[in-house]
Amino acid sequence: MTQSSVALGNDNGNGNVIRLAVSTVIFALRPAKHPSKKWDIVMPVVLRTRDPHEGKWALPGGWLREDEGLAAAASRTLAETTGLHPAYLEQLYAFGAVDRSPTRVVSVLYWALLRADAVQQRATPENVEWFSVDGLWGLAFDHDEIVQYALWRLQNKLDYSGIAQGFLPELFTLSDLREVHEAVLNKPLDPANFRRQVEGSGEIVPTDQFRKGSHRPARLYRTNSEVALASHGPLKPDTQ
Amino acid sequence: MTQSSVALGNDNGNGNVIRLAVSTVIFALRPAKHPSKKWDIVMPVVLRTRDPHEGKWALPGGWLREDEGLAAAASRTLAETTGLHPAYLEQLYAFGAVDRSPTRVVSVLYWALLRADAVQQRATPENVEWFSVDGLWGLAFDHDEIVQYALWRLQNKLDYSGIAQGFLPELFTLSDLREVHEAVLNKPLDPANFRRQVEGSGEIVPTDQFRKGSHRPARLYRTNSEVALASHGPLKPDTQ
DNA sequence: TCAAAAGTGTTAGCTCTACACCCATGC
DNA sequence: GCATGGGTGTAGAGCTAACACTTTTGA
Repeated sequence: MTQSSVALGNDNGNGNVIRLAVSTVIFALRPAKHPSKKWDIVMPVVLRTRDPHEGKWALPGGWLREDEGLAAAASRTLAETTGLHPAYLEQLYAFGAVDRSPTRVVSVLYWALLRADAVQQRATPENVEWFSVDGLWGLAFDHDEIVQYALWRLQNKLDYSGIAQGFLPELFTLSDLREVHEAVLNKPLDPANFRRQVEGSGEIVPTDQFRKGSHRPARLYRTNSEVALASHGPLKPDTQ
Repeated sequence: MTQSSVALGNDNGNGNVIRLAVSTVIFALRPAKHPSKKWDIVMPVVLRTRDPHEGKWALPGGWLREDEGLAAAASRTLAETTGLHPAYLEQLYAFGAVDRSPTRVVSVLYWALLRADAVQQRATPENVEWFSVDGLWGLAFDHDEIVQYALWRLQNKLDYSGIAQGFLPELFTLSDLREVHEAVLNKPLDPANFRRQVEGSGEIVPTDQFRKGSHRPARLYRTNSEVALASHGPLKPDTQ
């Protein structure tokens, strides 16, 4: 083995160049049709108007530009698709199988949460459509698999982080938060136990405001700004 | 917003090309100097012989080739550095900050485990050195940060997966396994509780063989092939 | 017989879960 | 008052951590 064959940077500077895309699985909430739960999880997808996979729906994304970081590219294409900025953005995975596209493309995937109040009435470009994640199949490329993986990450992250708050506005009740959890996990949760669990976590702080409605007013909470939405370990939140 | 500005693949095919590197944080065990624990965690790093960062140590890696997947590139450069194949390989993160290198480079990082018995007496290329992760600072680029993140992932993964077995040969005792956990977590573990915990997990299966030594023979176990070393969720183990 | 590691048993304390119950409001 | 969601209390199951104890070997 020659010395030059080893080690990044003992290269000759002629590294192969690769086309690098950044795409994002964007999660948002929409009032559920079926009254058994309050919210459906939806995501925007984009109609492909060219080959490969013309006529199929694909995750929004675009090419990484020379002068922007990966998360910045995700944020930019997300804004182009939805007109919005994400409440939460995290890298999902880098996909680079040789045969995942007819031409070689490496894709860095992100996943994002949008706040329910922001999504309300946003004009969407005509080639963008929002679908419930439940029956969402037949996407272009390997995007079906990617969506399932992103959903798995979202469900996992609920357990040990305050990620669900990313869907909610600044002030919310414990019922609001529980309904988000129920929508993501697809199962009902005990209100009493949920309350204690989330109150003990320190992820939210009570305010002295209440939401008046049809019944007993519910206390409003806000996200504890001392605690990050999610733990990234020793990595800084995401400004690469 | 024009339609062409939205969506991966409604591109014009002229996506910017990027230099894409794949590097790996490679963990192995080495008998500890200090007798308080049995193993030290070590990793190979490569001396940079060119700018940028000439004279510093860097993580082993190389440029992604046109005809290989990301994991394949990690495996290849790992073999070039150590002469070995990894017992476990997992993607860590994609780093793409614009200023992380003087010229724009996106790096997909992997982390890997080597089996203790394989590492024993392997000839190492002369520009490669193995260091304990404990006091390992001053690496090239952002590699210090990357190493800490990889170590954090390794420690986390110990709790909920049979990853520690990746360090061990086919047959091992419960003490062997516990000593690996102690080395990674840097704290002593109760042998009795550790036994029950790992026996109940189904990650290992007892054999009818015993290791004879200086004291009461210890039963040998092997990895349960029905259970993967680690959970990747709905993603297939790693052949991208 | 003794030291040391292998392996088993036991208990106190904690968390989790299910569910009973009370509280405050609009109608 | 009464229906409804907000909010509190509590007992049993199950898990965890600490540590006492027994077993089996080599020396």
